[in-house]
Amino acid sequence: MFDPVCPSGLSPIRVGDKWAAMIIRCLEEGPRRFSELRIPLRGITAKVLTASLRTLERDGFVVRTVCPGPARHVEYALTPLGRSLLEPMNFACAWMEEHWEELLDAREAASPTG
Amino acid sequence: MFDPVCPSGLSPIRVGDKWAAMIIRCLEEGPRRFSELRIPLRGITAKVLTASLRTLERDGFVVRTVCPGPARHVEYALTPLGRSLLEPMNFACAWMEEHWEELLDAREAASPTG
DNA sequence: CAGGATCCTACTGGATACTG
DNA sequence: CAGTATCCAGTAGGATCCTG
Repeated sequence: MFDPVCPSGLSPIRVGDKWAAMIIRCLEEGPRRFSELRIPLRGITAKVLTASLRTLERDGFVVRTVCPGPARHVEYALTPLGRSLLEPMNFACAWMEEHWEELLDAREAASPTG
Repeated sequence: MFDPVCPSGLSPIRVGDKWAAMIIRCLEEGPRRFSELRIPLRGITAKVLTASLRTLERDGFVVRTVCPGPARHVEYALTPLGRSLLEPMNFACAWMEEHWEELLDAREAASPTG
């Protein structure tokens, strides 16, 4: 899913914006800091990550906690509502695992170059 | 779902493009013609419906059948692969029914105007 | 009837540079 | 460290008009 080669990119099922599902997966095991999130999400810019996190926060899927101090940092964590999204996400993944070959075949048959 | 007031518009889970899920619902009971599809999909323009149907066709979710004759018409029907999408769609609907109030509450709490 | 052609707007996502 | 500010390209979606 985090690999650019991963076929999850062709899934017709999307949760939130481009990065939302991956962010939720990153938070599945526990809270993560802003800069920690940027590592698995290779290539995401600070602005885009911020925007996606703000949307997740607005919808009540994620909570943002500022930890002040000399080395200030911010933690993001899933709320129960955000965690509940894992169910439809897993269901979508199961559908994808079962059908991605048919999907690829259909696209190849539809493309003129093969 | 087809009503502009329906809260399905705020679901974070999307299947295909803006109209894909509604088109699939329209085809659930059997084949439908182009102009038949335009009725429940209030306001959709011919170009946009065509584009969405072409994508569904390319991915193998829908088949297009031209019925020639004096009164030419075209029928669209779900393939087994397209029909299999109803499962994750129903799952997403179930999630939405269970959580849309929490979602609304979160958005209201996040909006400055209430 | 079932589109295709053209034009247009708004939004999404990203590159780059800067800041408390 | 965790963003914000600006600028920018690509795309999705739509309005309108035309056609085999």
